[in-house]
Amino acid sequence: MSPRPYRLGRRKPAAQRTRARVLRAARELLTARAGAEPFSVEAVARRARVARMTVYHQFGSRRGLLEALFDSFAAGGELPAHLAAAFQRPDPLESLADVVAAFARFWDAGRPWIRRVRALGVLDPELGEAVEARNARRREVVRVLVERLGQRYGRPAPGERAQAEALLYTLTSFETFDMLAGPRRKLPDVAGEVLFLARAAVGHPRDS
Amino acid sequence: MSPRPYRLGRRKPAAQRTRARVLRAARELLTARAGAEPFSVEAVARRARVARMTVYHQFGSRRGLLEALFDSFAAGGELPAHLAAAFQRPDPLESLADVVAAFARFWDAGRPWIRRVRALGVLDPELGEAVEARNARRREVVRVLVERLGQRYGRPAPGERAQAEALLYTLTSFETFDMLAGPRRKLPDVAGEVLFLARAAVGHPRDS
DNA sequence: ATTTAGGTAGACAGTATGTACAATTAACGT
DNA sequence: ACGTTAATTGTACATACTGTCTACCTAAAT
Repeated sequence: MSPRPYRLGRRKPAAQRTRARVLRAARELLTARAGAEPFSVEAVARRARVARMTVYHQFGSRRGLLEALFDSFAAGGELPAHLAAAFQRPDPLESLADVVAAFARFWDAGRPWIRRVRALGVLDPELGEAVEARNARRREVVRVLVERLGQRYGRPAPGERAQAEALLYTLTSFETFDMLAGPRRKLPDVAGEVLFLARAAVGHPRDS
Repeated sequence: MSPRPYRLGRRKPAAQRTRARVLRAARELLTARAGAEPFSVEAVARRARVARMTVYHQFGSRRGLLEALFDSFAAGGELPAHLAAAFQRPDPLESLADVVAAFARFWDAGRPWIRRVRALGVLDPELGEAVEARNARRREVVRVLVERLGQRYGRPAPGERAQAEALLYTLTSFETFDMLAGPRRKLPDVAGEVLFLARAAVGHPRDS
C-alpha cells in the first residue's frame, strides 16, 4: 500500500512543455483581437491542442491558470534585473528614472493581455488577491525609493512620505501606462511623461 | 392590421419604476461585498424581485443593462453642474482645480461598482465601446481646459499641448482616483494630490 | 514486470445567456 | 363596454462554460 518512490526524470520536461504550451495559448487567447473571444478553459485547451482535463490537471482551475500565467510573465522577463540595476545608482533620482523606465518596458511588453487579466482580477476577488500580491513587490520598490530620496535630499514629514509613496505607486501602475499610451502613443514618450510626473511627485520637478 | 395608436399614460411611470428597481438591484449587486457574488442577469432579477424576462424586455441584454446603469449614474449626478460651474471661472487654473474636484466627487460616489463595470468593459469589447463613449466627454473637457490655459498663459507647441491633454486625461480618470485612494485614504487628500500632479502637468507646479 | 503519473475521453450537475411562445393583467382607444 | 396594446410573467429550449468524477491509455520509472 505504501507508494514506492518515483521521480519524474525524463517525463518532467515533457510535462513542462505541455504546461508552457497551455500558458502560451492562454496568452494568445487573451491577446487575440480586442478580446473578441471570451477567455474560457475550453478555448485555451482547444488552442493548445490539449484536452480540457489536462488544463485542470496542470493548473487546478481557471484561476490557477491565470495566476500561473501572471507568474510566468513576471519571472521570465528582465524586470528584476532592471530594478536591481536601478538601485545600483548612487543618486536616487537616477534610480527613480530607471525604475520608471523598467516598469514602462515591463508593462508595454504584455499590454494587450495584462489589461484583461487585471480586469478578471477585479471581477474575481480571489484572483484579485493574487494580482495584488504581485503588486506588493512594486509597493516595496516605491517605498525604498522614497526612503532613499529622503535620506539624500532631506527627509519629509511622515505624512508627506506616505503621500509620495501613494503617488509613485499610482504613477508606476499598469493602468497609468496603459491609459497614457492609449492606442497610438510611443513607449519612450509615455515613459518620459510618467517620469516627469514622478519627479514632481517627489518634489524635484525640473531636470538637474 | 394597422396598429391603433396607444400612449402609455399611467403605465409609463409604473414601467419606469420597475426599470429603476432593476437598475438599483444591479448597482447593489455590483457593490456587494468585494464582488463576491457574480454579476448575472439572473441574480439582478432575483434581487429586484422581478422575472428574468422583464430584464431582457427592458434592457435587451446583459450589456444593455450595464450601459443603462452607466448612463443612469452619469445623468443622475451633479457632475454636469459642477463642470459648468468650473468653466465659469475666469482663471483656467481655478477651472482646473474645480474640474479635478468634480471628477473626484463623481468617481468617489460610485467607486465600488464603477470599478467592476469598467472591468466588464475591458472584457466585453462592445460594452467597452459604450464606456469609452462616456469617456469622450471627459476628453473634451480636458481639451478645452488645455486650450484655455494656452490662451491665458501663453500657448505651448502643439506637441506639448497633446502631451498635457494626455496627462490630464489620465490624471482625471477613474483608475487614477481609485488606485490613489486605495482602501483607506480620504477623498480630499486624493483630490489634492491629483490636483498637484495636474498643475505640474500643465506647467504650473506651485500654488499661486 | 509492475507501478506511477501525465494526458485523454466521456459523462455529469450546476449555472449562465439569449430566444421563443404563450399567458396574464391592467391601462388604453373607441 | 369591448376589443387592443404593452408590460410582465412562466415555461421551455439550445448553447456554452465550470468543476468534478471515473475510467482508460501510455510512456517512463522502479
